[in-house]
Amino acid sequence: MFEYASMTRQTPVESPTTFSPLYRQIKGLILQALENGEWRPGGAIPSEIELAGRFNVSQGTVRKAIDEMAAENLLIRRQGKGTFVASHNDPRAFFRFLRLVPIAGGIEPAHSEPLECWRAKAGPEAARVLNLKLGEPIIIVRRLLTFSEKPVVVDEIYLPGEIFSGLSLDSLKESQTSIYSLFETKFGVRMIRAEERLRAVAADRASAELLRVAEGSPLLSVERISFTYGDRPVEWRRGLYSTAAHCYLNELG
Amino acid sequence: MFEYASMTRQTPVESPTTFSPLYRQIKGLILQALENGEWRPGGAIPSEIELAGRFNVSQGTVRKAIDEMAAENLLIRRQGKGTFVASHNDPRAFFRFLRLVPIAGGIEPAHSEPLECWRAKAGPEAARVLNLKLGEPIIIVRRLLTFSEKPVVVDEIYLPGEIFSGLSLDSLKESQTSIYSLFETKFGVRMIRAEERLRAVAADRASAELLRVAEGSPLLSVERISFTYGDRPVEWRRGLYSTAAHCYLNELG
DNA sequence: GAGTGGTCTAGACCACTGC
DNA sequence: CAGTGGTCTAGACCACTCG
Repeated sequence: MFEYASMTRQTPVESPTTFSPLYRQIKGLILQALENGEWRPGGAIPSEIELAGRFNVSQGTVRKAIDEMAAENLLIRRQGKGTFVASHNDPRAFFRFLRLVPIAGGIEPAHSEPLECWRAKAGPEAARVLNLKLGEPIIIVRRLLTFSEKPVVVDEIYLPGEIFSGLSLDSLKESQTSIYSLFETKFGVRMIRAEERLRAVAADRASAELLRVAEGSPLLSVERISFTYGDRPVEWRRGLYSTAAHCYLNELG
Repeated sequence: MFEYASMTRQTPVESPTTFSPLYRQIKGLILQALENGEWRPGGAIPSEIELAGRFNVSQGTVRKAIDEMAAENLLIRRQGKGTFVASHNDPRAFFRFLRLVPIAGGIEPAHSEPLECWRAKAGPEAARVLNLKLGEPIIIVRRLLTFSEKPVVVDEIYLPGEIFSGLSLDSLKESQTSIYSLFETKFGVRMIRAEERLRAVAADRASAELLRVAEGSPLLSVERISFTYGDRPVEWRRGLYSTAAHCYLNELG
């Protein structure tokens, strides 16, 4: 930018420490371009030198901004090729949110089977979590996940009806890719991060049947809230995991 | 270093891509100094300029090495003060490994009560996990964790007897700090990272009594393997979490 | 070979801490 | 005030990809 000081110097009395370095401001501008869909997921963004010219800063400053965004899985750097908008269509992103692994043995063929998809109105809990008004339209999807043909997870996914209005059971069944790929490609919604809350619960009758376990047997309940750009919640999901042959793996850094 | 090329250029035929940048080599040297206990946990390491002189590189290269180690929670930077060896005595590290949060309400007073501590010989599973030989001495600790006086977690912790030979129930009871602080201070073992495997199980009789839940009710089983420098496993732990009023919170980046 | 990201350096200056 | 980490710049060169 033209004047470093003018962007960083603060009124000395009111705000004691609101200092924001230049590279973070650049990061904000890139983020904004990303949110505005200026570059499509999976596509390349301009080179560091181009961006440096566009923002009137040095390449090093752009680099630091991109570094942070790459660390947050918003961008992907590929040496010699360029920097790309992260996408759930990228095979490397497929398992970013699914922490389930077999207790013994290696990789298993996973399959997701959509069971139901229906419209409803947001109740108090869904409205709170998804930041909607009470009674606003939502869409609910019910799925069964299998590994090696064995049922392991039953899912219910709550989505804001406004954003995902065209979603149907057929479109889910036709989709060959992951559900987040579908959301990204068909609805322009990219999940950035999520929080999961885990508890142990007893299997209800319907879930027990689907998962082929005894009613009342312990299941892992996983509630997930997913966020898109700007920390907007756009998905609320509850899964019941049968942990007889699988477990939820978490790395603590 | 004196010659960049000499450290990075590889034999052109045998190893096609074993390129290691200078800052990573510096990182290795700093890591080695850490492992050797050259600087004590919580203490300051030399300034960037000093390290740059010591390793004959520019400050920027040292900075990049430290940046990575700070991102891995090995070092902590404090502007104006210096860079410090991360320590479990630091209050900010207390909740780094415990992901349990109350479902409703805010912070609660946590308390850890050691119940038992005894010696044993490593069985096949403990030996495998802790990388010991069969029959080598191990120490087992049993604890009860309470929040607001309510029991929430029962723990069993398996430790290599060699390393933790002086550990006793009394020393655990006397310790006012977290157990990882104790390990670090009394035994010189710093936990760097851990992996946890979660499953849902039915409460056995003993655990049910301690947690004051019905026998057979669902509990969250959390198995943790903790690693110290060099990815050496030094702790194996199994906890049973009562998730009636608490849940395991996980952020998916 | 041209273009991209990746590394390394040197130097200037800013923000924060503590004496 | 001196010393620390934090930011920004400019320039050189390396590693990788692709046409």
